[in-house]
Amino acid sequence: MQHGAGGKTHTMADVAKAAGVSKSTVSRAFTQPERLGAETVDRIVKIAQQLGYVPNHTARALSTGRHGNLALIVSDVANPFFPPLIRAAQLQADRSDFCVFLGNSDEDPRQEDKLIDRFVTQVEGLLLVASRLSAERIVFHAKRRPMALINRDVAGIPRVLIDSTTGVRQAIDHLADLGHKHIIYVSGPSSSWANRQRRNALKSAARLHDMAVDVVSPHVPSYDSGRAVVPEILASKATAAVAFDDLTAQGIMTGMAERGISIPDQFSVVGCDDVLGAATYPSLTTVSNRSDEAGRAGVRLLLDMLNGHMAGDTRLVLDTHLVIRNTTASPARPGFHSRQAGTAIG
Amino acid sequence: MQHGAGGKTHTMADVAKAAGVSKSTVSRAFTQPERLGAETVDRIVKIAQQLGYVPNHTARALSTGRHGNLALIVSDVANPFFPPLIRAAQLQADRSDFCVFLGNSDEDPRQEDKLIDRFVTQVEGLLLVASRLSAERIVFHAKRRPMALINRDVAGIPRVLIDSTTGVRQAIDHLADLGHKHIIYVSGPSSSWANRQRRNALKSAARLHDMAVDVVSPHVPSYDSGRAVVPEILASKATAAVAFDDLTAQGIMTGMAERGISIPDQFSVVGCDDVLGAATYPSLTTVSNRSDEAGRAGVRLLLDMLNGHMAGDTRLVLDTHLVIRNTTASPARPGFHSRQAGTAIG
DNA sequence: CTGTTAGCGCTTTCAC
DNA sequence: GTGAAAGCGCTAACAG
Repeated sequence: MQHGAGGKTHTMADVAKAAGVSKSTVSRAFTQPERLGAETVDRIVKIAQQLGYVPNHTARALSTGRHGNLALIVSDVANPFFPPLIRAAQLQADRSDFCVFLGNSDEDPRQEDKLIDRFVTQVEGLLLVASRLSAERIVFHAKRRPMALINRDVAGIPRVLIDSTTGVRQAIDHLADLGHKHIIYVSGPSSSWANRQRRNALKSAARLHDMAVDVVSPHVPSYDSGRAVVPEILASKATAAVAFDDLTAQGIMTGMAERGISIPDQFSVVGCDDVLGAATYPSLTTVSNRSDEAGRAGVRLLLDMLNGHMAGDTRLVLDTHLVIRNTTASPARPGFHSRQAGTAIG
Repeated sequence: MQHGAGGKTHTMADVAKAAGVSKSTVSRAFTQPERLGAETVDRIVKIAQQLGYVPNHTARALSTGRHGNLALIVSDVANPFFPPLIRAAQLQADRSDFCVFLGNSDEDPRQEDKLIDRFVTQVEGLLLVASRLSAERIVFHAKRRPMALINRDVAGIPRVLIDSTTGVRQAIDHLADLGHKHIIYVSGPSSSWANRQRRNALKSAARLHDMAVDVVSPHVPSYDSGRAVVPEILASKATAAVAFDDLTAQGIMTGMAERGISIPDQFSVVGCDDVLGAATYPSLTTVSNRSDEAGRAGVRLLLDMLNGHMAGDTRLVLDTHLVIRNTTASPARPGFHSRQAGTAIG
C-alpha cells in the first residue's frame, strides 16, 4: 500500500529507463493496457508505483486536449443554497475522475467573465450555476467550451432548472386559504433567473385569488438585506411576505422581532430553498430545494456532452413543493389578537 | 469592451502572424511588456483581443512549471464551517490570479490521498483543511508540493490553527459559574485536530472546577449524529453538553425537544464554531469561529512559500472566545421543575 | 528591442 | 507487441 518513497516527481522517461522500455510503452501501459503484453504492463505498473510516479496531468492535457477538469462557477459559495449543490457536483465529477475548479463570482458578472477566461483553457467544460451573465455572454462562452447551466434558461444550452413555480403557487394558495388578501414579494437579484421565475409565479397565482401584490427589492439576497427591508415591508399594508430565499426570510424574521412584531400571529413569512431546515424559530414555511439533485444532474449533462452524447437542447426541470412549517397563519384581525401554538412539522 | 468574436480558440502563432512578429514577441507582450517597444505591445495586445486570444494556461504551466493553480481540500463542503473559509480562500487566491481546485474528502483519508494525487501535477500548492490524513502522509505529500495546513498541527509545515482552547475554557468557566458539576463532551472525528484540542481543553478546564466529564463519540459531526446521540447523553448524569460543533449541538437540541426536555431549563448545550448565528431556538451558546480568517491566512501562507519567502515553520494561531446566547442556564434542581415560555428571538 | 531554437511530459501516428 | 519521432502551445535561454 506504499505510495512510493516521496520526494521529487518522476517523469515517464524515468519509468521507461527503469523498466528497460520506451516512453511510448509506459504511456500505453497506463492508457491502453490491452494492447500490451500482460506481463509488460504488470512490470511497468509495479516499477512506476515503486518510483512513486504519477502521470503529469498538465502534459497529458496539452497533448490530448482533454484536461479531465471542469469548472463550477457559483454566485456565492457562502450562501447555504450552494454547498450541497457543490458537494453533489463534486461527487458526480469524481466518479468520472474529473477535477473541479470552483469559482465564486460574488454576484458580479465581470468577475464571472474573468473567472471563465482563467478557467477556459484548462477545463473541458463549464458549469455555471445561477449565472449573472447576459444571455449573449453565456452563448459566447458556450462556443468556446462545452457548457451546462443550472438555474438559468438559455435556449440551446443544456440546463437544469429548479422550478419553484409549483412551490410558489402552493405557497400563495396556502396564504389565500389562511385569508391573506395582500402580500409582498421581497425580491432577489434582478439578474437571477430564479428570481424572475418566482416573482412571475407569485403574481399570476395571486391574481387568481384576487390578492394585492407589492414588491420590494433589496440589492443582494442575504440575512442583512432581509433585516434592512423590514421598514419597507411594514410601510405596505401586506399581511404576509414571500421572500426570494430563506436567508432573506430569516433576516425579515429578525427585523420583525426587533420591532416586537410576532410571527406568525401578526405577520406571515414564507421563504424559498429550504436551506435552514427547521432551525429557525418559528420554523420557516418555505419552498423545497433540490440543489443537490441539480448539481448532480448538471455535471451529468456536461459529461454527457463531452462524451459526444450531444444533449442538444436539453432542458431538465426539477419541480418543487411547499413545506409548511410555523411562520404562516391567518392574518391578524383588527381588534382580534390571534395566537397560535407551534404546530408540529407538516 | 468586446471580448472578441467568440468561437474557436486561437494560438499564439495566430496572433504572431497577424501582428507580423514572432511568437516570442507575443509571449513577451503578455509576460514582460516593459522589455518591448510600447507601441509593439499595444499593437499585439489589440490584435490578440480582436482575435479573442486567451493564453493557454496548460501550455504555459507545462513550460514554466508554474500553473497558477492551487488545491483546496476540505473534509465536507456542506458542513457550514467550510463555506466561509472557502470563500475567503478563493478571494485571497484571486488577488494573485490563482485558480483554485476544490476537493471534498468526505472525511475519508483515502479519498484525500486520491484527490491529492489527482491535483498534485497541476497545482503549485496544496492547502489542506482539517485533514484526516496521518502525519506521515501529510509530510509525504508536502515533499511533493508546497503545502499549508489549516487546523492540523504538523511540525515543519506552515499551518494556521483556530485555537478553540480559549473559547472552550471560557465555556467551561461559564458552565461552572452556572453551577454545573457534571458535563458531557460530544466528540467529533477522532482524526480531527480540532476535536482533540477541544476535548483536551475541556478536560483540563473541567478539572480546575472539579467537574465530572463524560465523553460520547458519534461517527461524524452532523445534525443527525447529534440527534441520535441524545439517549446516550441522557443515560449519563450530565446536566450540560459541549458539542464538537454547532451542527451536532443543533441535533442534540432537536433530540432533546423530541423527548420533551426543555433547553436550557432542564439541560444546557454549548456548540463550537458559531456557524448558525442566532438562528436556532433557543439561540445557541457557542465558541466563536474564525474560519474565514483562517482561509485567507492559509492561502497567504501558501503563496508566500511559492514566492520563496520560506515560511519555515510558521504556526499561526487564531484564538477564540465564548459567545453566550440562550442555551445555557443553571442546572435544574431535583424537585424543582422549571419551565420557560418561549421568549422572543434574541 | 526582437527572432531562433530548444525543450516542458505526454500522446500518437507511423514503422518495425 | 513495441519503438521512434513529431507535436500540443508556450517560455526561456541564447543570439543578433
